[in-house]
Amino acid sequence: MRYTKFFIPTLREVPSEAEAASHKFLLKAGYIRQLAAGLYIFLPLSWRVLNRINKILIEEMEAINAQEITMPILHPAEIWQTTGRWYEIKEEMFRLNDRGGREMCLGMTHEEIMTWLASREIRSYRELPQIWYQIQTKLRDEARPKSGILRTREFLMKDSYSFDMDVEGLDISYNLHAEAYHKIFKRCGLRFYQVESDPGMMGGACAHEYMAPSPAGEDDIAICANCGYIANVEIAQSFAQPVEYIESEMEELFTPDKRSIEEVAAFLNINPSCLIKSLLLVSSTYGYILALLRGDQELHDKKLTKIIGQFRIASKDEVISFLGVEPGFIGPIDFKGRIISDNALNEGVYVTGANKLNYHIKGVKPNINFTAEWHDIHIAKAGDYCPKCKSELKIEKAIEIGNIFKLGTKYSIPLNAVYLDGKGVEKPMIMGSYGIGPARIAAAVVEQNYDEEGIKWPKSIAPFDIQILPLNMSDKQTVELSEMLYKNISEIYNSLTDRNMDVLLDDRNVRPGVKFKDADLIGIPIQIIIGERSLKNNYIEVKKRLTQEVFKISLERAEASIVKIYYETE
RNA sequence: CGGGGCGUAGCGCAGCUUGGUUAGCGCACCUGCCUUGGGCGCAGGGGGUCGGAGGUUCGAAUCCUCUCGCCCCGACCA
Repeated sequence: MRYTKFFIPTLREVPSEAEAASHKFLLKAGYIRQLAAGLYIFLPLSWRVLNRINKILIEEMEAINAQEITMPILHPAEIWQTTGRWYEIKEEMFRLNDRGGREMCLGMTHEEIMTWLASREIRSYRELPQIWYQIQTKLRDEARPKSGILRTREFLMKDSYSFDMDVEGLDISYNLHAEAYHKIFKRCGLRFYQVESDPGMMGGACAHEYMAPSPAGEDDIAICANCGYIANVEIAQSFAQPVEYIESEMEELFTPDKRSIEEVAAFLNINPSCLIKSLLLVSSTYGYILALLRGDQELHDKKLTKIIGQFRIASKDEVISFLGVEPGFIGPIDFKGRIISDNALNEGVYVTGANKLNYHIKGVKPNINFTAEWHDIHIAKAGDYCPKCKSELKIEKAIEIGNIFKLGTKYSIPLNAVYLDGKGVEKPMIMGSYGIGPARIAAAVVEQNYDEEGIKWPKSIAPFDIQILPLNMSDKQTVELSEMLYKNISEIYNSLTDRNMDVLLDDRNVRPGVKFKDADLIGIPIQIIIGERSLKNNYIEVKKRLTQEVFKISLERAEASIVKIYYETE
């Protein structure tokens, strides 16, 4: 491809709204443009990247006998009503009416529609298992689109769905996907983890996410370097580090106006971990509940929801009316109701609110001075101990680039996706669903591979393999050599890749500095620099964008040298 | 949805507090000359309903009201 025939609108300055590195560079290097919040135009360069990613997706999906299909984006409401998600999902779903007033929605995912198809078309165990997938647009009215193409309202997704006879079959389909996903992310040049995750609204028993570590990520993952335990903080278990506690008899302490953990700890000159954090909650099923955490811990809402169901923090007035004291001085002693306490408090001696204005109590011993139900209800944090091997956990930010869910019968039962087994017994299909966002992969790759000059694509998904930079378009020898290399390298067939090299020839009549800057910005893995200075000495230069290494290669057999350097590149 | 910030040329910004000729600067863009190893140089030029609507005023980019949009933090995230 000739640069002058290809649309690459690079910018000198980045629009001020861009914050994340991938957002900045993809805008600056002319890959994307924003239409509105969470809506992006993919320009020729980024479309090439996406197509390369999609090609990898297709190859790896076909390798596990998944079959590509495509489904409508516009869905009738009835199917979503049948599974209940029409009602469970709130503003995230784009809804509309057709001309006849029929309720419709735009597809945010395709469990319903895929299951609808399976329910109509699959009759017998002889037709199972099936894995169907598509690469297709999803629409979600995100509360807060952000970070360029990392979180958008309309995005491409490779989503696949497996239908099996039984859970053993599901395990096989699930594991096939896990293996395929590992290969996909590896081929795309990503550093990633597979982590345990919360099945959430997808339902089902088991789920994993694929996480690309990056400061731009929205998720926190807990990692144990010792035993390999790794989980999204949304579900990560952990043990709080044990701390020293001060043995003492129970005694009221005057703590005037000291309400928060920090204030009390500072006032008493003790560590926050010596305090009990007491939170009065209101649960629709259990009424008032007291949740206890160690002073250095935070409540994990989802963990507690699993134990007591939906709840909310009691208001100040509710605290006063139920306990007769303001928040800031409440504690578990003589509490009339259910007490859920984090495991960290199971032993030790603590300071806690005295249920009396301006007083705390020291010397409080759990299981002696109060009783509680013991659970892990805290947010895992760096330094906590691994739930499996008790080594220290670290916390890393990461971008979710894919996920896999065991759905079981969550969709097949309501939508009546059943088959007859070998004995003629009707059974629900056992399902799984599996998603990957190609644009997220691209963005995550950029987040993991850039420097101050621009993007550094791995060659597997770069928009081009090689960029040729003739530095002076007025110099005859420069132009002739560039044209020759452009033609020859483009056509070199290599059985290792079953495709020709994609070469971008920067044939613009601009100064060398512009070409260098744009080339580094765009981030094609190999640059071939052709300038008069080196031609005088019978060589040209080949630069690897990843490492910025420059190789001087002889004009003799230059193509072979270039191809060799290309294959040695990541 | 809560909190914060920002809307002036394609991009980056100044001007607004304290209203007053024709709204400015840099980059980009167009023309010509020049130059060719890290976003050259010189000269000339085009491009703006100052996000929108209403109001105050002799006069509004500037003050007031409403509204739309975008970004960031949080909540949410199938």
